[in-house]
Amino acid sequence: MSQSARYHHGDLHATLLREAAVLLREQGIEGLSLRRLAERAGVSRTAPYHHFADKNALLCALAEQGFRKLETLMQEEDLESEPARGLRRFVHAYLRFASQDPEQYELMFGRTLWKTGRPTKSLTRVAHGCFRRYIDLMYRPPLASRLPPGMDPLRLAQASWATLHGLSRLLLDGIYLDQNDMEAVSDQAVDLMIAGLRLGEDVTGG
Amino acid sequence: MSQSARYHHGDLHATLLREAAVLLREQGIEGLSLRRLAERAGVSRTAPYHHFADKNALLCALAEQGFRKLETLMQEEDLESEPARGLRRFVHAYLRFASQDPEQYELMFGRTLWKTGRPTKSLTRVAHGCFRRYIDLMYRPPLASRLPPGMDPLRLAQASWATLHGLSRLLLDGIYLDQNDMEAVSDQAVDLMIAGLRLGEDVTGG
DNA sequence: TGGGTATCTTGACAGTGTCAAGACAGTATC
DNA sequence: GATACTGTCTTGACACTGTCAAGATACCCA
Repeated sequence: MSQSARYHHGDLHATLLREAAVLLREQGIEGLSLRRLAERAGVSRTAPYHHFADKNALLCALAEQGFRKLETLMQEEDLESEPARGLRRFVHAYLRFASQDPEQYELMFGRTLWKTGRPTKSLTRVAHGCFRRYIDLMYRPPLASRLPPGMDPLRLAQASWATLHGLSRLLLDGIYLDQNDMEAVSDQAVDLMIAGLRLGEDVTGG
Repeated sequence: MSQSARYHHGDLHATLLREAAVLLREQGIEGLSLRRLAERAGVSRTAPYHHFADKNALLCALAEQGFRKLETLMQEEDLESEPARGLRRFVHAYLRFASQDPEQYELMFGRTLWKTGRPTKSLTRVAHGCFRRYIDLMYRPPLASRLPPGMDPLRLAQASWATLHGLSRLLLDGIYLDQNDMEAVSDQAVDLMIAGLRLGEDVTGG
């Protein structure tokens, strides 16, 4: 029986996720319709419903993949040796992650899932795990011991993530920022943070 | 002739904008369909097309209203007397603006218009004017004269707006932040900014 | 009074997500 | 090996969307 004509696809679940990622990247969220996706997978309109409860569930699974990528990216980060330089490196890595697949970032952090849709428990868990890992960076040396007195690491994590997120959104949506500004602006943001945290003053211990 | 039965509405343009704002606030962008809007205005499905080129144009007009509100909000701000305290006040005002009508904020700064849609020239002008006004705060006293050497006011404006925007988005989309965190986190962000700009150290002149 | 124009209408089309009901195939049970 | 079961896939249908084309209505100005 030919590959395309057999009744049971065999690996539709994985195929859907894979093709959805391609479609997302190429056409954006708005261009990702279940019907187009099904057609691309060589299957009827409603076949996907046997593998995902609905479109929301499929998008959640897709976003989950993104968060896993982001998590490994954060695992690779090392602020220990040189906090100031490490911070700058991390910010650049984050923005690169967002720019390399803007539609994936939009899906991960956009309202489609978090506001309009219903985030899966599984997605919520992974997304929070990702943020948890970021918070840990604040609670661990070298940052923890250097924070100005009275500064709550959790609040710092939230505020600094907001900056990262805001930069990404303004850039990706093309409002007030474009790719040309990016390096200068992100450096500016990092400088502000470094200055605010007094990180630059005692890198070698003081 | 009764109000509801007359052929010509008489003030459909204004009515559409008004009702669209209500629908937007109550149902969100996803709930704002031209057909529902038309029904609400007591008019046929395609009547709005005689006043707005398409849905995109109507949404742009709606967003424009939002930017005008934001602009007047910024005009009221005064950083002159006490820059640190003024900054804090402005941040709170911005976040209040975003929280009071989340769907309007989403429309103003979301991808619906800037990425997926085609922002009107008029919208672009007003939106940029809004940002222009923000930049001016950085270029004028008291901030301009206090910025650390080598710090570009434009970059500072972009970076700090990104923080404001990021806080708003995380809050409104309900990811990593909720209303309870908001005051602490925004204060944290402001503290960071004040420390980074060395604003707190010479409020009374030094 | 007449014609032009702005406004509003109905009809239609392609597209969407999703439900219901039925067709098919592989798997476990007797 | 036949039978029942279950997971997978299909077609048909529905309500909803934005938008175009063509025709109806009412206002305004010559």
